[in-house]
Amino acid sequence: MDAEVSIAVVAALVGDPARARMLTALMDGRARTAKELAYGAGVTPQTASSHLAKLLRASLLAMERQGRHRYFRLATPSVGHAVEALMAVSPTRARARASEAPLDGLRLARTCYDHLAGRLGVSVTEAMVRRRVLKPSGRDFLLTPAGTRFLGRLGVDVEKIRGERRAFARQCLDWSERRPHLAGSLGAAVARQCLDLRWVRRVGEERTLVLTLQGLRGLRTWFGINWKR
Amino acid sequence: MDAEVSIAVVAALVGDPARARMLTALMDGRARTAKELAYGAGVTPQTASSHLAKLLRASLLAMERQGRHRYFRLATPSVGHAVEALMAVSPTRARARASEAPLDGLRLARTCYDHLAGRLGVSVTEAMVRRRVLKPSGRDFLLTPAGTRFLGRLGVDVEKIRGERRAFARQCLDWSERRPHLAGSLGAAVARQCLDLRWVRRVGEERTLVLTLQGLRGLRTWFGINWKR
DNA sequence: TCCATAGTTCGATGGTAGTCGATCTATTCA
DNA sequence: TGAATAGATCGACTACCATCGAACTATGGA
Repeated sequence: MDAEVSIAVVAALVGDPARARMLTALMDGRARTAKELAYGAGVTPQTASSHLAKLLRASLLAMERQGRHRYFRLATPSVGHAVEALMAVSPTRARARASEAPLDGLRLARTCYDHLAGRLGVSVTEAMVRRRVLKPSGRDFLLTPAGTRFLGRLGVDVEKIRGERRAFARQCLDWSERRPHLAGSLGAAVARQCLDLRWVRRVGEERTLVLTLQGLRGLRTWFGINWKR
Repeated sequence: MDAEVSIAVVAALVGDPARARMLTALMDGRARTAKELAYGAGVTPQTASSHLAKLLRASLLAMERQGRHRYFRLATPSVGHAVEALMAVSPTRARARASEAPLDGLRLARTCYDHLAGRLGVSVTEAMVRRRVLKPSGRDFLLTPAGTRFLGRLGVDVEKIRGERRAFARQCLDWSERRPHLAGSLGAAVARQCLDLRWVRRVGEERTLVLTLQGLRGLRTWFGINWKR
């Protein structure tokens, strides 16, 4: 098969409405289960299963098993770029939505669900690993005793959020950074604290975050991060 | 129709092998006739006509009538970007070809058929218009008397190339720049002279050109162009 | 005026792929 | 161990669409 046709194969995959909806649903970098994607795309789980298998086989999506769930996410950043480039040549509404949330803003700092993602999320997570606050462990993070004290000084009540029913400190893979960031109830608490401390501020209705001046200082003194741009 | 589905419409258009071949054939920015595209794509003219009509209706292509010919080209740079982004997620060979001829190189300076295109072609053309060497006129350029003398000093024998059978000084629209550059026998002669004067050099087998040091000086003294990068 | 050529339109045909119901497997939880 | 849920597989149905032959329109040249 020659090069021209191989782009047609990929385009044809994106060219089905149900698959296009699944791909755009995954554009925020979060992983989702097959059922979520099925209902989001407006098709039955059987149909979705067939679509997801095709997207997997073409390496547009990546999949991770977790119990009886299967989590799907965009396989590489270039998949996201391709979807965006298609949005740019689509009529009116797709273009409008794409320009509302410019990629660079999204990529630098955004929330993913309720925790920090994008470059900021990854930076903070990696700083916590470097400073022995977190330790990667399987698909989770372990919070060290020193880490518990550290977060306590920052104003995060670790004992309280341990009591919550949801996963405590999950690794969440980032579409744009290809590196994991902190999710779960701990991730949400850290994000909440960053907002409360006025380190970051939400812009618009979107998931985009901007770093404040206090945030710049806070990241340096607490995490040793010298944020640029 | 919502945004997700509208990207599917575009992707489905690119998702047909014949149409994908037509689009990639147009990636160099040149306009081509329906027949050229038909045979290039390996389908009959009837089939190609149907494909081209669809691509036109979706504004992926633009068309210009010229006598009994119809010239098709990519409608906007973003169409080219979308095709490239799809190449980037396509298996092996498409990716290899895309990286062989990086977009930036192509965009800065390249030949289109036999004349200068890309940013260089547009810059030189616009400089000639600014200096009253050329005057836009319909789909052609007119060469002024002063322009004839100017090109003569540069070493282009205008009278001789006026004798050639092909169009003399055509405006050729550039995909990447969205602005016209000089084509036709005069455009070819100017490009030949730039190569003879060692202002530009071909790199590889591709249409990419690099500007030499002499070229940098030549552009400044002859055309008042301060080329950057 | 006539012929050659570029391109489109129409209609028939055939293949492909999305869809869902029914059924099956795997995992979790009580 | 059994019930519930996530998901995959299979098969049948349907609808769409790429393709090409034939016929048509339009432009250019002799």
